[in-house]
Amino acid sequence: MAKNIQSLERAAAMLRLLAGGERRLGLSDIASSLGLAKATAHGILRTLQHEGFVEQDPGSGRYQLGAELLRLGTTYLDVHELRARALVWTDDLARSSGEAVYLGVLHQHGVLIVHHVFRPDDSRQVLEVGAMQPLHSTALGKVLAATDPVAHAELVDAKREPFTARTVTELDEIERELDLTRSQGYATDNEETLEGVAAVAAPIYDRRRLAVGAVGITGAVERVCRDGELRPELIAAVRDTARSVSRDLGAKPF
Amino acid sequence: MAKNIQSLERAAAMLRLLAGGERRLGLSDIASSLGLAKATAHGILRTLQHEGFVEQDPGSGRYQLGAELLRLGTTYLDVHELRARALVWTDDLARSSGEAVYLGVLHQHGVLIVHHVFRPDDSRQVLEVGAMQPLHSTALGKVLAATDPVAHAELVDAKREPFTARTVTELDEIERELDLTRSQGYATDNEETLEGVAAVAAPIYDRRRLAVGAVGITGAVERVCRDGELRPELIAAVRDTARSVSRDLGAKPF
DNA sequence: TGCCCCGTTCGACAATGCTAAACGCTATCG
DNA sequence: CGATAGCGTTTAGCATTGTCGAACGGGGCA
Repeated sequence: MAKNIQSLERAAAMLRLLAGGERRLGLSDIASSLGLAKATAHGILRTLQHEGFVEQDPGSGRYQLGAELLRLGTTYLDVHELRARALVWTDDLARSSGEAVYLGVLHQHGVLIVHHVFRPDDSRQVLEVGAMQPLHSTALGKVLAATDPVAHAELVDAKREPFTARTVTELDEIERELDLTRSQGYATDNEETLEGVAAVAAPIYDRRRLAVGAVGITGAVERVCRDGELRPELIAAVRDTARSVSRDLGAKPF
Repeated sequence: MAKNIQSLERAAAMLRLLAGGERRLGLSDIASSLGLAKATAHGILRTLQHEGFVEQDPGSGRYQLGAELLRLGTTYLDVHELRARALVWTDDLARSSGEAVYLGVLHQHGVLIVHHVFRPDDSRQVLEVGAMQPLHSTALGKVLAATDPVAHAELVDAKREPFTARTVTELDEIERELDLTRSQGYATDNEETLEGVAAVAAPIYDRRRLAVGAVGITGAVERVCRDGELRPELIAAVRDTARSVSRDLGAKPF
């Protein structure tokens, strides 16, 4: 195993610590949380602050994440090829289905939302781009776990928290559902993550036939389900969208 | 001057380089652009990749920004106090003015958009959160340059690119406009950044009476102007919003 | 006014990350 | 089809660089 640069790993750990703790953190907290000397933590934080990755509250001296992260994160979206190719198709899907559309990719232990089209009504909705979803209970997550070996390994290792009474946490039961997902080409989330909310998702493949992401729609069960099952026309629409994006990425449809 | 950590500065420079170059960059390009040995650049990139800040295209071996930046950048928004306080007021402003609302803070050499409310019609609009605006030609930028000494210094040092025939680039002329901004408490952008687009913005102060950001609206000149000047009722609405947010932040209004 | 805790600075050591050169690989071209 | 050029990657050794422990200064609480 090749060795990584220590100061960078520590800086990354600090950013993740600051992202996790809800409020601003003091230097002493950060240093002790990471097991570092205060002076060491201070040197890293000073550099991160100078580069804009961290900001310091002038009054309390506490640290929080910096604006440069927002700028770079947005740039990441601009460069993202999958997202660029999916933009037009997801708009169509939102219009035809009448529900919110999500586009997600595997990131670390979950699904990172890289695109989100609001449900086309005038209700107030919050943009969820940049948020994470769990692998074991969401439609996007199951699709990725079923089609991407790395995602599958992450799902097996994860702790699989139960969110509702319907959340499946047993590994063998999940594996059976992933087999079903693979055979039918899509996955559902029937109130397994949020009460009253259901979802469908399908995988997106690149030119090497590897799964690179998933698209899906999410909505209130009263709208997207009938007789306790996802409405077939919505499933078809999601799968069509996934196929269209895959084709745009160069995947051969044979 | 205290010394910063070299490897971190280099890593930050790489991220900024990757954010600037439109396409993915190869290791050799990165190393030569920063004047580093290939092995040095490789070590930093390997660590950044392991931490999720950069990704490597398996086919070409080229590098691009990573998903962790999106996740952290979104978290930055969640923690942002100014943005949280402004959310409800900007919604009202968009509704009452009928135009798109922007909330910006000073970041490096420009204005970073931290919140963006779409114009309340059904037209297609792209979210500009995370984008940067210049200080010298935009309403948000002028407000910040007029009220924040750091922003003013940045404006003086910047190169002040002309975007339209109306863009003011002469420093003394800008200074006169900043004086006007300070005396009247708001700034405008009358087709100085984009042809056919005008804007108004006003400063937001914190409890120490320091400018921490700016709110404003932007729209087609045909809608937001009358007789070549910004409509007074829109200026009033923007200033009311800025005052409301300032009061929420603890600024005394006297 | 006293104390305590926090963020910051200092100086010395050695571990750490940097440099230069060589490796294996793929794609290109004669 | 074999040679070449360019790529990303690995290796080894040196000295630069980041780390550490301790001491400093200042703000807030009692």
